[in-house]
Order: sequence, then C-alpha cells, then structure tokens
Amino acid sequence: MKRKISSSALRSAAFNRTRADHSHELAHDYCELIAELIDEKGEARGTDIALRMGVSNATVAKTLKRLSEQGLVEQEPYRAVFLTGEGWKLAEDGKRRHEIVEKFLLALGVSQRTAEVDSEGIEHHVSAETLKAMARFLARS
Amino acid sequence: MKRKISSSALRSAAFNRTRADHSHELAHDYCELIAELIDEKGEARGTDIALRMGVSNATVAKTLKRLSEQGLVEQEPYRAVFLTGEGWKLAEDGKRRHEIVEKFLLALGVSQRTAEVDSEGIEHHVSAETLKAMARFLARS
DNA sequence: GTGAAAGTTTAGCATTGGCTAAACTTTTGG
DNA sequence: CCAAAAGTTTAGCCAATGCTAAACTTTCAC
Repeated sequence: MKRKISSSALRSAAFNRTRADHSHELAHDYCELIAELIDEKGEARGTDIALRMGVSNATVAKTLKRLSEQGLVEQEPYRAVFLTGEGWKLAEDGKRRHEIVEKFLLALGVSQRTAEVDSEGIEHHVSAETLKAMARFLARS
Repeated sequence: MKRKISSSALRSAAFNRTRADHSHELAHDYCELIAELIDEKGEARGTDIALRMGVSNATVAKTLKRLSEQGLVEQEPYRAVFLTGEGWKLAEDGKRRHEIVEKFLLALGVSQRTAEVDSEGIEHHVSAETLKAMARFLARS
C-alpha cells in the first residue's frame, strides 16, 4: 500500500521535474548561445541565432520577445541583442553544466560528435547532485 | 571559415535532435507507464496514468487519443487502454534505457532518489553510443 | 545618395500539451 | 434495481514553439 502511493508520488515528481526543465531549456539555450556569439563576434544577431539554433528567424524574433519580457535579454528594434544580468547568469550556468557534461561523456568513452550532441539534450536534466558526481568522476579519471 | 560553418551545423544538429527527442518523449513515457500498469494491475486505466504522470485525466484522455491515432495504443470508450505491437516496442525500449541510465547514475554515486528523478529526464537524450558506454561502465564497475 | 540585398518584425496559422468545468457512462453499495 | 460515486470524455480555454509570407528597416555597393 504505502509502497504504491510513494512510488506514484515519486514517479509524478520526476515527470513534473522533466516538464519544468523543458519550460526553461529554451531560455537557457538562447542565453548561452547569445553569450557565445557576443564572445565570438562582439554581438548576437537574429540571423546568427537562427542559424545555430536551426530555426527560422521569425521564430527567433518571437522567442527573443518572450525572453525580453522575462527580463533575460535586452533589445531595441532592428538591433543586436544583449543579455541582462539575469541572462548572463543563465548563460554562465549553462556553459558550466554543458562543459562538465560534455567532458564527462568524453571521459566515458564516446566520440566527440556524440558528446556534443548528447550533452545538449542531457545538460538540462542533470541535477546539482548528479553534476557534482560527474565532476568528481572527471577529477578522478 | 570552415570551422565556423561546421560548428554552426553541428550545433543546430544538436538542437534539432533535442527538439526531435522532445516530440517523442511523451509517447515513450506513456507506453512505458501503460506497460508498467498492465504488469502491476492487469490493466491501465486513465486515472492511474494521470496519477503517475502527475497531470489531469482530461490531459490523459487527449494524449491517449493522439497516441491511438499514431497507432501506439488501442482503446474503446470508457475502457482501459492497451498497447499495440508498436507501443510494446517503445515500452520495452524505454524500460531498457531507463534501467541502464538509472543504474548508471547509482553507480556514479548519486542517491536513489536523484537517480530516479534524473534518469527520467535524461533517458530520452541518450544516444545508442552513450547508452552502450554506460552499460560498459556498469559491467566494469 | 539611391536602389538592391540583407536583416528584422509582424501577421496568421498549426501542433503539442497543459488546465477546468460539464456531460456522460460505468461501477458499486445498500 | 437505483442512486451516488468513480471514472471517462468533450468543450473550450491558454501558452509555448514552430512555420511561411509579407512588410518594414538597415546596410552596402556603386
């Protein structure tokens, strides 16, 4: 009895976490990408974001509007995008996670290509505890 | 030059994979859960699915309709749900991945609770190559 | 400095995946 | 056997994320 109830609760908690992760993923990815572009080229333009995200520029424009309402980016019409303080925090956190996960996968023995692709999907679902365990593994190996 | 182009292509490929993964995730999770319920209780009812997924039963009904249009489940009005051959395949594949990822996380040293929650989010983004690497790690440790 | 190219935004549409409320069917207790 | 409870479905709403096509602005080349 007890077991059934607690297993349902745990299961649904896991699904809820996954859904919550998904709703933040895109914002994280955009911030991370914008930071990369600013770093590489000095500015982040819609076209470049669209190219790297693999979506149309209309989609990028719509998403950026949402992100700016959420206080993550700042932009003036027809101009490049910038990150707010909050946006930078997300970008940096994302970069850190991404690096750990990617290096971890490499250390586990997968190809560079696979590490890059898989880490993109995985990074958003790794809890602090798991991230720490991955970092520990890297430090040891 | 070359480097820039190929890095954009790789990056967008990763994002595209992640988006594709997301569109299949829910179907996999439902099939897996339905299989579990059938195994445990002999049948999968909407209420139980809703409870374990952590969503309303209206959402479950709508999703099941989509899944049945996709040929993954079969149902008659006001009756429990069953999996088609295709649905069973997804369920089994999901169960296998889930088990490997969860055990892998445990072997990495995280708590049972974290392993359960994180594996739910991670399993859908793990390629065949990474899954194999995880299995290898388990076999060795 | 002007006209074409490049880039951005807006409008309008579709799908997915949530929700609540209301209607309907099945099951169950007495 | 019938009323209430339990379960299911439908209707109608919303937000997020994608698209194309069209309108608009900026940049660039000449």
